[in-house]
Amino acid sequence: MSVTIKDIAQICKVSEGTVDRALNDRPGISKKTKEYILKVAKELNYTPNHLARGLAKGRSMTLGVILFDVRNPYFAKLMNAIEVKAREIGYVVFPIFTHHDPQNERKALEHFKTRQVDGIIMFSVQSGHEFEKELLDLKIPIVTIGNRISGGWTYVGINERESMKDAVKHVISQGYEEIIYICPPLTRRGEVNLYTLEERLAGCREGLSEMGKKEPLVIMDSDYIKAISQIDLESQPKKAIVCPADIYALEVLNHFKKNKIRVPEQVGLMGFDDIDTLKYISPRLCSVRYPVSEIGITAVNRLLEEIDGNHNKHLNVLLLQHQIVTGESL
Amino acid sequence: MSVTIKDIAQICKVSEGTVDRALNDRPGISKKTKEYILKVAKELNYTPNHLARGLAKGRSMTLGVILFDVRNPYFAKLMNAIEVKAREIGYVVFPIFTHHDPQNERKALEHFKTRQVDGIIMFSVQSGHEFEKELLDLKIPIVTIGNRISGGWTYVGINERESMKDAVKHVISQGYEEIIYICPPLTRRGEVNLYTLEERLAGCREGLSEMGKKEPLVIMDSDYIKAISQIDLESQPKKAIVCPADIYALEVLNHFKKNKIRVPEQVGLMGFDDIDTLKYISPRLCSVRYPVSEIGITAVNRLLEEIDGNHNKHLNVLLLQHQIVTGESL
DNA sequence: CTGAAAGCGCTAACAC
DNA sequence: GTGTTAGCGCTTTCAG
Repeated sequence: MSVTIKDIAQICKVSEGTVDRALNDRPGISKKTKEYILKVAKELNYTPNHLARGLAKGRSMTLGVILFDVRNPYFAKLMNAIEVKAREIGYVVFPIFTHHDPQNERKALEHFKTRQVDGIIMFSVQSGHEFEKELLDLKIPIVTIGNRISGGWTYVGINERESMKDAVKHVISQGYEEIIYICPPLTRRGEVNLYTLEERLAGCREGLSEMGKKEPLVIMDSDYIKAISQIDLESQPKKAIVCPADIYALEVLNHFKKNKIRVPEQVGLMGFDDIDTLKYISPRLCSVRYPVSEIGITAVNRLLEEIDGNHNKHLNVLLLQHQIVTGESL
Repeated sequence: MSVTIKDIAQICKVSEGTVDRALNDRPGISKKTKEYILKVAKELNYTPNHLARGLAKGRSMTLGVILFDVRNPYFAKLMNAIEVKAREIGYVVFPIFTHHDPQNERKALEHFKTRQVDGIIMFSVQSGHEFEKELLDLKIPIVTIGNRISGGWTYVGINERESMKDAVKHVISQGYEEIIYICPPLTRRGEVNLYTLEERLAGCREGLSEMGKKEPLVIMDSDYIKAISQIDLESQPKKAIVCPADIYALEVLNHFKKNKIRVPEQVGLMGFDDIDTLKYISPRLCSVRYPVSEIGITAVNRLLEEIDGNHNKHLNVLLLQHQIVTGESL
């Protein structure tokens, strides 16, 4: 077995309490005995047992993280920022990837409960009253990112609606008159949490309305490529395709390339997220950039404040700035 | 506080031991009391405390995972596979991203030790005797992936040397006579674990030698783009650039696009890893594909066998198949 | 089949 | 300053 506090206590002929005081430099111990204990501890290659400590203190120094899928570069960036920041302040993270499955999310929360995590950062799949009750029952501080749940939980992100509104206005300012909006997940309305996507769609509508343009054509088919190919994109007035995520825009772009449809000459294209991959792709996609890593870091910082109970309860929506990235696709 | 076994015991008027028997369906309990206890437990919304259980059983049901950086799509895929597989069998993972920093790796191992992880999957930054001694001192089963350490630890991956040899032979078979090999991390020789990259380079050399071609020109500058731009790529004989990672090849491709150097007409290009991103990029990069997710899954499975002590000690190198992906860049 | 009690390694409150 | 002791919640062994 590993060497424990008790072992050290025996060797140093002091009590476990004294060893504890030395190891965690708590007051009430003479410099001499402290140094001696530390020396012996080092010699024995002592390492504390975090399970025992967590049990005794009621704090596991662990954060749960719920995300959709790290293979999505956006989530990878978030995951990286969260892990690095958390570790910087002595925490370690348990990530669980739900892959958009509510069942996975439920199990993840249960895992976190039994594992005694001190807090949770969650990009949630679910929403609704029942879900909120579940979350409350956990009695664990939760910070939400991306998909908002309700005013009951802190939300860190961007102003989704405004950012898409700005994006659409930018598209219009480039001379486009009609917008085709692609968002397949919307077919799961009522089934999963679509806060982010609904907000973006609303922003698109608002932007168009404010610019005096007609409603967007919204495509929610999972096979949106097929849906697009049935539209006469070159008919007047000038059309642009707007996607609330770069990954859809890239699929569309691939389709266009394959069919020799030139962007932006024949049709405009706008993405969202400004994922790092874009730098390798031409034409450079217009997109919306926002500080993903900062969202992760902010979420961790806020979660810690909530764990320690010293947070501002009235300020629980933390929004960061977005920015339109002009490219060659409009 | 949360409801505990003790609470249930009091309410059911039985001992804690009996409750434990019911909850973990251990033998030696009557059907009746068991059902009663389970009913009460459900009513009270009891959730076990994993810290306490881990402490008592000496098993945390947790795996440590050490990777370079999830923002690299290759690691993201690996991370995803590991997390999903681990959870499937009741484990949860602690990932730590080293960003190629030995210091981070050292701290990660310490974290894992104090956190009592049952096993570790590691893509290591370090190597050497001293490091091996450190690993042995941990007394925790470790499975290595990517960068091999030594015969002392299980290695899951591909035959790095053969795969690059095959890649190079493919390049030559396409009519190229000279190879420019790009591998910036090699400048850190002696400082970090470069097993994978050294093997690939050796494979490149072997392949060329077997095909009767001359040695490759190896570029290790961190600013390899500048180095390339100083080479006359179009001089005879026909040249191809080979990269042991797609991410370098993409940077090179970007440079070529910017400078109107056509691939493959003016120069050939070959990558490695076949990252998902490639599907969006033209020309389609030739690359080497291997089952990344399977590597993760295999590593988890093997690690579990090692934890349970029922593994084949004589078979500790697990190699999966690679495959050349032909594209438009040669 | 059930209960009692010791122990996992560490913390914290209270004596001395 | 230092020692003692009672937990934290769960498992496990030994009686009965």
